Parts: sequence; structure tokens; C-alpha cells
Amino acid sequence: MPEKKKIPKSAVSRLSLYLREVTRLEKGGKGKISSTELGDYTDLTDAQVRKDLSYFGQFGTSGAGYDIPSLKEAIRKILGKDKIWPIVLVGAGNIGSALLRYPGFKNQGFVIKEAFDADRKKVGKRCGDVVVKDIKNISDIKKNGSIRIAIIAVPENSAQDVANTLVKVGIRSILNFAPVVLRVNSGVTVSNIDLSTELENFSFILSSQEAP
Amino acid sequence: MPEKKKIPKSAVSRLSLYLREVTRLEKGGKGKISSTELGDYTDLTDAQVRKDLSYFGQFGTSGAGYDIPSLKEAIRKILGKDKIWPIVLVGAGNIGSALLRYPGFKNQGFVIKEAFDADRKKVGKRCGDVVVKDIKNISDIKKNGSIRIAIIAVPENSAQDVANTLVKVGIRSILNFAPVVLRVNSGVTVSNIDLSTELENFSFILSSQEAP
DNA sequence: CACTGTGAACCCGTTCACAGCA
DNA sequence: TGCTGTGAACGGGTTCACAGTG
Repeated sequence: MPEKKKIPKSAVSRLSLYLREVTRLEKGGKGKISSTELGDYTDLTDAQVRKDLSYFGQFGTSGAGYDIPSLKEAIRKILGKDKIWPIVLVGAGNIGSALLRYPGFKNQGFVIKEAFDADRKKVGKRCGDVVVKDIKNISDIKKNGSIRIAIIAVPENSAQDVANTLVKVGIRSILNFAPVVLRVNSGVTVSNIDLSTELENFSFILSSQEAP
Repeated sequence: MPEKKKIPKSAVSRLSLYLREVTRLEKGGKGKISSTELGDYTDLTDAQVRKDLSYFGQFGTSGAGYDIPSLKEAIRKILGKDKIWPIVLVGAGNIGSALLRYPGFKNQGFVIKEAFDADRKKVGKRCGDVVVKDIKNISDIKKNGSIRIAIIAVPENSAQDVANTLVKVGIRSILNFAPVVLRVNSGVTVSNIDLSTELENFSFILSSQEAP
């Protein structure tokens, strides 16, 4: 019976941070790093760094810290960054087309292979490396290898329909920019990026502060 | 001595959700709602809904639930949405210019009043309702009322400099799209949106699942 | 009687502190 | 000696359960 220690979701997100810093430091020629120092770079405590890494294995050397190149490779493997991840994007409006042109993804191994939109005027346009297709043909993605990650950047009133379709054609993870709570089967992961919510956190804090 | 119960940051984010749903339901003509029902719409438990709202006051009626119009107004006021919030954006690249054209902000009371970029080619261009200015003139924003919220959408290597400058000219809240940990004085709030980190959560889950 | 508001119990992520190893 | 790895303590956010109210 395999040990089943639970890994906090937030620990996985912090792994991304560690990977980012360690990658940067490796380019700078640094060879080793302690949990304290890595914590300084990421604004976390040394204990948090060690605990997080310990969820995934033992990467350090007592008394010496972590070897940067091998820590980097270890985290890359854990996060699945030793592979290329094809992505489908739905909605080629403002945000969607910015994402299509955004070079940051490809550098990171995430490649938008297909883009769909319902708007006739957008269908057929080249954007970044792909041509926007009609959303009716979305089941095409079944042919294109096995895309399991999707980005939804459509208006809120069609987001749930799009999500349903995506799940039907095999998508397992959805990054959702539409301001709605998507209902999906368990087994499908949804992350929401809601710009208004982020800004509302700010306006809440600022409002509270000015009325002391 | 005023009561100082601590409000979880996450409760504020959920307030945004409640506001969104309640606004939508009001448009649909619905008059009252129970915590259970509001929880269904937001994928939360009824207890969570009631506890969250209780941090901010008493909005319901025993046995009857919450009156939608007045709950909406109450949350709007709490989140500071009874005001217009001017915003400055720095970095008019892919993502920055998409945000400038994004109509969702204005509807929500967040108005990008100024945009800056370091790139000569972008300075002077109209984008959305504003003209992109040279970042050297950033202290102009002091003249323009009192902007306290900023969005950073510049490359990672200049993000910290930009943040320093923004804080110096009075910014108190920063929404950061650059993949770096920004160092700011306490008193300044930073929220990060890191698309690669989001996608890495997905690739982690998908990788783990396929090797069972 | 239905549903809110809330203290208390619970759970889980973070922090602590130290044993153990290079 | 310096730093990792980790069980145990801690703390705070969530859930429970019920008293109280219209």
C-alpha cells in the first residue's frame, strides 16, 4: 500500500517559484544554495522551502545546501516540464489574442496548438503561430495529438458551454478567464483568473484604510 | 476600542463572487436568496457563505434569507465599488495593450487613466481610451487625481524598477504580471498573476496522474 | 418553521525545533 | 559546524451544530 502523504496545492505553486529562481541563478553561474537563501529570493521562510521540497523527495546535502543544477532538473521533472504541453485556446478576443502572441508560454514548454472562436470575423485569421478556427470544429483537437489543457477566454455567457464541449473532447485542465464559476466533473481541474476580483481586493483594502 | 476581528483575505475574494452572482440574479428579477442557494451558485457551502458575510455585518433575515438588492448594495460598498478607481498601467506590450482595450474593467468601475511604456515605438500610440506615454514621465500621475492602483505588465527584468518608481509616486496596490517576486515596503499590496505558474499546476497534476 | 448568525470543534497548512548527517 | 529533513506544536480558516429570530 503506497504511502499517501497529502501535498498542499500551494506547495506545488511555490515549486514554480523555486524553479524560476533556481533557473535564473543557474544562468548566473551559481552552484549551490541554502534553503535560507532560496527563501530570501522568494520571500518565504527557510522552513517553508525545506518542507515544500521534502514533499517531493530529498534534494539537499546536509551542511551544504542544494545543488542548483540538479535541484532545477528535479523540479522540472516533478512539474512535468521535461515535456512539451500542447494547449487549446478558445476565444480570440482581446485577452485571447494577447495570449496567442505571448512568447512566454513557448519558452516554458506550453504551446498553444489550436485556437477557436465563434466570431466569423476572427475565424481564419493568423495570430501568433496558429490560425483561428471556427469553434464548431473543436473536435479537431482529438486528432492533434492529445491536448489536455485548455484556456477559456470567451465572454461569460458562453464560458460554461465551451467548458462542457472541451471536457467532452478530452480536456482535463482549464484556465478560465471568464468571470463565472464553471461547473465540471470531478477529475477536471479549473483555475480562474478574474481580473475584477483581483482589483476588488485592492479597492477593499484602500477603502478600509481611508476610513480609519 | 473598536472590535478588531480578523477577516481572512480569502473571504474578501469570495465577496467578489457573491457580488457577481447577486448582481446577475438581480438582473434576472430575483428578489431573495438563501445562503444555501448562493452557495450553489458559487460552489461553496451555505455555512461558508453565512460566515463570510458575517465578517462584514448582518445582511439577512432569519427564516427568509437575504434581500438581493440590498445585499448587492452592501457588498458594493464594502468592496469600494461605489467609487470609480483610476488605474495606471505600465507596459503596453501584448498583455498590457489587451488590458487597455478590455472593456470589463470600466464596467466594473476600474478605469485605466494612464499608460506608460519604455519603448519609443509604443509611446504616442492610442490604445483603448488612453495614449501611451514615455515611462520617464511617470510622475505625471501625481497630477492626475490620486491613482493608487497600478498594473505592471513589463518584462521581468524591469519589473522591480518599475515597482520602485510606482511606489515612489504614491501607488499602494500593484497587480503584477511579470514573473518575479516584487520587493515592496509593507503597506503596499502586491498580487501576482503568473500564467506559467498556473499552467505548471496543470502539468504537475497531469504528469502525476499518468504515472499511477 | 425556515433560515440566519456564531461560538466551538475540526482540519490542514505553516512554523518550530531539533535529531541526524556531511 | 552548518544545514537538511521532519515529527510535533501552532494557528487560523473552514465546517459544524444549534440557539435565536422574523
